Amino acid sequence: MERKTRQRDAIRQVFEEIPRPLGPQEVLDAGREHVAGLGIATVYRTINALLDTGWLVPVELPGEPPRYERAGAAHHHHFHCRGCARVYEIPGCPGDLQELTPAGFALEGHEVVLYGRCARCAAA
Amino acid sequence: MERKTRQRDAIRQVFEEIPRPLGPQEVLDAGREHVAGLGIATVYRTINALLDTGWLVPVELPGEPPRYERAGAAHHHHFHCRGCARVYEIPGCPGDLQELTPAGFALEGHEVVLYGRCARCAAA
DNA sequence: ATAGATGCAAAGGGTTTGCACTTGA
DNA sequence: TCAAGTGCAAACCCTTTGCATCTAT
Repeated sequence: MERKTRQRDAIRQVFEEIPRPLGPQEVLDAGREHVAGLGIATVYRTINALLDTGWLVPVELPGEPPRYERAGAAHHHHFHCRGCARVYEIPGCPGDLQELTPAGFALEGHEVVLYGRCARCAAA
Repeated sequence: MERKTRQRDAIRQVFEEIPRPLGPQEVLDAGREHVAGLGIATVYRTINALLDTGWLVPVELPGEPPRYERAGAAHHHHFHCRGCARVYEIPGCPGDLQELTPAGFALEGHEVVLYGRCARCAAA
């Protein structure tokens, strides 16, 4: 990430404009509104570079290709809507997961994903 | 799944012999000890057929290709060891996830994955 | 000027599919 | 017998990489 380029500006801007975890193709589509000829390889390379610098973090949901979101948010989990496939952030955390851990196992982290219908899809 | 074949018997047997979620390649390796010329395409086709019949269920962990296990176990979650990469079943469940769900959202299911070191890797 | 960055196209890795051959009923 | 099932190889999809060209500094 030594140079500032139109492509990288566009990709960073996409993550700042859209406040939910995005996949590479979504980044490409949105990024092309800023830089017409943007290529998918540049999106992948830039995402990986932004992960290295810590500006992005991966959001990996079971059975889904990875999405990415801006780093810096507090500990949170995600709600995956079965209607529109969008992913929403959830502020809370169940806690108390230590008691689920088998004896002798060292718990270092956890992931919680909720599934269902978001407000819009539940109403429809 | 109309016919009983050596290949299908071998694949079902693998899942009965090894009591943890398995990926297609693991099934192929273990299955070849029963049927020498077993092909990966047959493994995939049979896994998909066993999913359709409900004999298998997918175990999808964030950032991992899907594994499969025999259906019928009670509701449970998984512990993913960062040392040996094995996946262990955890009997408990945090519950109380409804209160994490945003207003208006309909909660239908959830997934919990714990990360850390299994007993053997924690001791090493 | 020149090394870093880009875009294209080819290469990789994992999964699915087409097709001729095999085999269970 | 003969359609379902199998194995091989090709096709696919997503991601990474090689390379010639472009561009920020």
